[in-house]
Amino acid sequence: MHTPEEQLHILKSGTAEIVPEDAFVTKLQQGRPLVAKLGVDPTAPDLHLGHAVPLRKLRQFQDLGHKVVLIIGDFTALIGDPSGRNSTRPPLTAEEVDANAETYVEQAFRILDPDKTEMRRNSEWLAPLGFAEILKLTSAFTVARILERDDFQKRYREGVGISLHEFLYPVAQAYDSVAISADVELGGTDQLFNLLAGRELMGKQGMEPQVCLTLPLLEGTDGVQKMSKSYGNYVGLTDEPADMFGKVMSIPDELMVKYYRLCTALPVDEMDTLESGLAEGTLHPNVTKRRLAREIVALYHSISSAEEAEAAFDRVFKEHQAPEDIPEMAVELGDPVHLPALLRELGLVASNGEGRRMIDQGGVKVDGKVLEAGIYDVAADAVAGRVLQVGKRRFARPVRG
RNA sequence: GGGGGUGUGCCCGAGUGGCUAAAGGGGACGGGCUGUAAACCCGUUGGCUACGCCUACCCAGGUUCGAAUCCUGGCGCCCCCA
Repeated sequence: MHTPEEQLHILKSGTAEIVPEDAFVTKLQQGRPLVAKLGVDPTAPDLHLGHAVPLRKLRQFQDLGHKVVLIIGDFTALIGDPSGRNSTRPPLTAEEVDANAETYVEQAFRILDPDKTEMRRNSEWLAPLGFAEILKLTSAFTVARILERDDFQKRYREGVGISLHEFLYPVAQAYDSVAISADVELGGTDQLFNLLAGRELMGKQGMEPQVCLTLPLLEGTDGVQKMSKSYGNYVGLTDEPADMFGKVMSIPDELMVKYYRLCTALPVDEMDTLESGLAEGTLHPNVTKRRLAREIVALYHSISSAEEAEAAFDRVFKEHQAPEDIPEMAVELGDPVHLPALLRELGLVASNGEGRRMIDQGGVKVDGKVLEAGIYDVAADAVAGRVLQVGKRRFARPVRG
């Protein structure tokens, strides 16, 4: 059993903020299992490392004997979190929500302990609310207070429309906390407002208010924007090992420490050592990033597949050789073969035009030999059964079919 | 209810009758270099078996030798006043 102090040390690591921290300590000192809440959006079925950040933290709560309540925001999805983006998000059907929720849970349980996780849908308590009850809830908040929220403030200032119902998003989320008597709610730093709304509402209803625990937002592989599917900068939890390894290797060096802290399960003091080693130059960035990539792949696949992924990576990017297992694809080969069309058919380029450009830019190789610019038609024998490569990462082997 | 504004390529954003497949930036992709799909530098970025042809600037018509640019009617988004 960990003392409250030890628990705080573990749970605090990697967090952006705990509001208020002394209340959190008090709760831990009560010695009872706390209810840790995380609300999830059932609109994006594919989880990535960014989603995994709060899930990892929840796992720590579970390992310390606390209880996790995962709330599927099937009802709040009707509003859509008013981030300003995706404002025209179409409402999901019940079936879509179901399907998304299912895949979400399946992926989340790669991290969470299913036995210590309670799943709830907020339609359970939000759908039956009547207008009178909603009025009562909304009266707990003032417009000025709601407008403090960054998104709203920004949109209001810039003249981007805000629909009235969007004001209800934080209210609904706050009510979730009331419904399950949350002790702690987790979320990204961008969620602080919503988390605080829950805290306030609980207080106004005479409950012991929840503590808000925020986690830093994880930048995606581009190193700039927050990881998200729509930016195409994400590392999916279900990505293939080789892909996952490569994507992690493509993050900027400066982001390594953050990834270590938020995406791996290494002990905290070990991460401290890594950080100082990098800062002092005693650790080579490339070696350190390789380890990071291995740790992450091993977490979602296995140690052996992480090692295989690294070997495959070296083969392609360090030794500039073709990977060992290139899929053979049966295609019809005329004679001569029009290369741009073939590359497109193999899925190596998006259009014939792009195929031409790639050839002209020296980006296409057959069995490792760069093709000459301006020549688009070759004998069928020159490509049949051979390795076609576009750029560094795209390979295919066409065979007569 | 009244007045005004705006809608451009993956995204942002110039362009107000021809020289515009459409400036600039971002992203993406290719090449070089390297320690990696880091960083940095250079280049490419509508389609088409292609010195040409086709399709494109919200949609549908119209004016004109010629329109992303002008007119008419729709649709969407935004602001102000009430």
